[in-house]
Amino acid sequence: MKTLQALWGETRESDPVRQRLYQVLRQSVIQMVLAPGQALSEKEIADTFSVSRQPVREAFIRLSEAGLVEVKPQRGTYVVKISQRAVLEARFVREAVEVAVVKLAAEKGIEPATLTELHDLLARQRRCIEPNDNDRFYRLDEAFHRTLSLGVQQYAAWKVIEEVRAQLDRVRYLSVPHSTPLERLVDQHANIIAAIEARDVHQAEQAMSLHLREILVSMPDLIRRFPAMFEEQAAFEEPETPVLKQESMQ
Amino acid sequence: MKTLQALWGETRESDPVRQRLYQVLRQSVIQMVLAPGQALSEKEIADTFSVSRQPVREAFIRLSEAGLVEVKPQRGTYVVKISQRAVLEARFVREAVEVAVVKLAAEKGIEPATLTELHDLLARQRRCIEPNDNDRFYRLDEAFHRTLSLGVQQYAAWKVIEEVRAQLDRVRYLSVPHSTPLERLVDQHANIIAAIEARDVHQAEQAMSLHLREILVSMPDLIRRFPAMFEEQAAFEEPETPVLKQESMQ
DNA sequence: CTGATACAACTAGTATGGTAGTATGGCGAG
DNA sequence: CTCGCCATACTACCATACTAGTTGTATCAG
Repeated sequence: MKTLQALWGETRESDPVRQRLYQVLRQSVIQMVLAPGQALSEKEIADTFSVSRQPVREAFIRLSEAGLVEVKPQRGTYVVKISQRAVLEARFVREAVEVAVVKLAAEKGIEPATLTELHDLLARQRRCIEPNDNDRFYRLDEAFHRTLSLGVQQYAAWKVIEEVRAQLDRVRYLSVPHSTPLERLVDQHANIIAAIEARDVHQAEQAMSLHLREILVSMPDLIRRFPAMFEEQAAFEEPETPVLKQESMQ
Repeated sequence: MKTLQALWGETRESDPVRQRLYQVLRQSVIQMVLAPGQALSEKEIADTFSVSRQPVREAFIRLSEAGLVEVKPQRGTYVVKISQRAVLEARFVREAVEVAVVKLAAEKGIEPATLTELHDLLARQRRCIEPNDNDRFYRLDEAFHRTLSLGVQQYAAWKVIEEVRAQLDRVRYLSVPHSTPLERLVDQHANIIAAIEARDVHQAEQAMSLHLREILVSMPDLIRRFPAMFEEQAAFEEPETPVLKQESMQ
């Protein structure tokens, strides 16, 4: 388990402080270095990294937009617990966007260079199976999906995927090492590539859709095993009415 | 044409200042009150609204994440010009998500109350046709799509749609009043509702997809008529590969 | 007149101070 | 013992001050 300081050291000093803080805190929330429900505070974090409160505040705001923390004015900032609802919604968005991406790839085809890169990533993923190197696989998986999106020139799509991934990765991290075997995931990646190469649109969509449904199988088990990590859910109660509110800012 | 001050007056005083500023500036960019390419500055905006630089800065950061302004460190902040590429990418994401939403609606069905609301919105949209009340129609259109997304319990999807809409709405605002006749758009909405009611998944997807492709027809014309609003870029040339960037906050 | 350089006038980024609102624990009244 | 009030110690939000980097311009050397 990495510490906050270790992650801080990995960030580039040339980047703005608020950005470095955001990266560190985002990873910390995803990897459960910061526990769901835990209270943060501008001052506390500022002291930890020897910076002022202002960039910390800005990082908090960004984190709250990503749905990773909740800022309660005049009260405090808290790491949000994993919400089954939020995870399912994030998965829905991700599937919608990413299926559209592979569809485009299968329809229009993609650059040979991109295809080469995908195959390369696939091979490197295979090498993670035997040593069960989850961390490395995690990064390669991210690279795989990014390469796909950027390969069809859809940068905005990748940004959306990256955003909603945070919710999903928290669950994935929780499920290590009892999650889906890496081999299975690699095979799914292989199927996606194969379908794109074959220009089989339907098959590509199916393969991606199936791949992104993996997370669903582990959820119920996780809720049972780590109830403290999850928001107590009024399972089918209807949530706040966000209706008239303008966009997300806050 | 509204002024910044008028929009400021419409925001709720109880909301945080940065949020009110964000709303005002976002609308101003979309409605071209702030011209593409125009330089802003924290101090200037702060003085305009008699607030300090800090909340202005935070609003700028949020706007830059939405792709509406670009913050250049130590130099200035500029309203981004409309980028054909960004518009097409935003449209792609929106279609992906929103088609998935109607698909879900047609598959699982939606609450009668939601259906009633959609019909109500549709009727009110019809009443905008004859007086050609674009502003009112714009708000009803937004409400229509929001009602649909929230009707299938996909709040995260709506947040994404709302986010990418900003790019698209800038174009729409530019194209008024030469855009698609309102009647045509209302008919498309009607088709979407009808398909959902008929539980015809394929038809629902088709109807939504078609609806969201409207914007494509006006683009080339707009680029010809308002070149200053658009980022220079050989109109139909294949765009260069996007720079590989980390997530937005960086 | 041309080119380089120093400086002035901006900019955003970060640090710090002040204010108002909220939770909490203890104390006193019932 | 229980309930309500109030002091206290937090919090985030906003304002202000300071730092550092960029740009345009005026000045001076060649």
